[in-house]
Amino acid sequence: MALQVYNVLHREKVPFKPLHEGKVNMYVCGPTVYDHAHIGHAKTYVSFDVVVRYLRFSGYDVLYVQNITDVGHMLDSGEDRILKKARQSEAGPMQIVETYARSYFEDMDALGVVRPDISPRASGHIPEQIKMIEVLLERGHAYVSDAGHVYFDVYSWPEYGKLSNRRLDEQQAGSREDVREDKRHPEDFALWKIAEPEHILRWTSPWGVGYPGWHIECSAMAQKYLGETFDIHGGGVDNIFPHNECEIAQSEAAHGQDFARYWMLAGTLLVPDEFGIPVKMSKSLGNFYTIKDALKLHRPEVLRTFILTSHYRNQIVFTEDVLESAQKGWERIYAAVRLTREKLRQAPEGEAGNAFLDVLQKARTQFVEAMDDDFNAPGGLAALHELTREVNTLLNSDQEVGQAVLEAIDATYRELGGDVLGIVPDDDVALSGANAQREDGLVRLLIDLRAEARADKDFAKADQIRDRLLELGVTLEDRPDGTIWRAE
RNA sequence: GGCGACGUCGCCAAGUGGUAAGGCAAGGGUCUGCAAAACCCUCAUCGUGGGUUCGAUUCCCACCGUCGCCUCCA
Repeated sequence: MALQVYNVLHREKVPFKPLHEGKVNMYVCGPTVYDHAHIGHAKTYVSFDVVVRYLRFSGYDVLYVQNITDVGHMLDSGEDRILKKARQSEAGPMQIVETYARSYFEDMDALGVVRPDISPRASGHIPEQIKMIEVLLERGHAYVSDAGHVYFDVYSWPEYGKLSNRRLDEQQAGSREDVREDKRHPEDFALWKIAEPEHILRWTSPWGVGYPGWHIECSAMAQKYLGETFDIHGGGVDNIFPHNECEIAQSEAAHGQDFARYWMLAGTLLVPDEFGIPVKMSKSLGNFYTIKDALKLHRPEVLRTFILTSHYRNQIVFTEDVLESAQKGWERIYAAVRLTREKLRQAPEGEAGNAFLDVLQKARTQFVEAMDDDFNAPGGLAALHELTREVNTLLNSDQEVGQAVLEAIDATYRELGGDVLGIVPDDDVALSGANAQREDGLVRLLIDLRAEARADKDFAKADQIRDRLLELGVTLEDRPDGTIWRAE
């Protein structure tokens, strides 16, 4: 069965057929950079990272675009949050935005998230946004209000609401009093706002000095880099309305053709509140846990494993317990990988044990079937776990295992676990670098000394070596063919 | 109130119209000088009540519960 994708636009799983054979143009809504990214962001971007990785693994040529929102938007209070932050730190707004944009890339790099091919910034695409607003005005889908702001007229676009299933006549207008009552309809959304005097982030436009509305940047940048119609649009479900809905309306109204063909939205990451009730992790609620903090305690592969144990469309609740069980599960897979590589150091040449290649093929098939089913990463992970059981059985048996098979096992882990899921490191991090090599040599020296003690039945000394190494975070494992070590 | 998602073993979590993957935890074994690791065995009838069906956890309806969106948010 070929790749199936759940398309939020029609609420159904459908075969994936890109616009151009073999190529996939994809856009994912990026972060607003006014603070450090948290693990909620990690969930979304790791999820789409795996989507991109799997598409590439499947042979597609993917062009991946993800924006950086750095123009600032309005808070309830009417106070721009980037400006607020700038005032707190007495730094210029662009400096703030730069700081957090760098921080974001740093975090994503650390998580092993492959960088988008293009990371366009909203602030660098003001002309494109202005152009698009002009088109919308020309086509009668937008208007300039008495106060000089430009709004999209949602009633001019009958399909408004098709993604989020909202009908304008059913909206509870006025449930929240809008101060800016210069709109024709309360549901109309801003394309361009005239800046108040204290608003520092501002650009000149045909309608006066101001700044773009929140939604227009994605429409303008997606169009610029991916075309008027492209394949996949991703993001977090929490932005389905109004953001994604507005993107579709303004893009399709401006271009007269379909915007994104497949909409993929990732579920929200929740975190228990003080009463244990799960609530969304968000900057505004202040209940967030930054990626930087998480990485102080956990390896990036473990964070990714945690995220991938649940399907991307589902919500997940973040707790240390669940993270820990993800860690244990990941360790099991990684231990088998390390054992394979350890054996590879001195494997007999030849084809011994080649019957195992069937097992690898089976695992690969199981993995692909899961991932083809709307990127079912939990299923893919299960395939790796089942493979791991077989690998452990083989590698712990008396059976001779030749280099060819070991290399095939390693290659399978590298491809499925490494290239696609990003949870299997290329090389043991602990063994790279000059100091690490020396450490490896020192531990192996101690292992040799302990082996001599064991041969002499001097178990007191042997255990002393093992215990003291354990205190240093080094665990020894005695195997029939020798002792191996690992660091915490 | 409207829109959406979800409720599967102690915890996390896939999935299917014909009696349910995987991980963590737990219990029992094997291996080991002892450990560690690994392997083997054990461990669920799928929120509640109806309906459709030869048969439903899987389809439909109702109800209960949880979360997300309707305002800046990944």
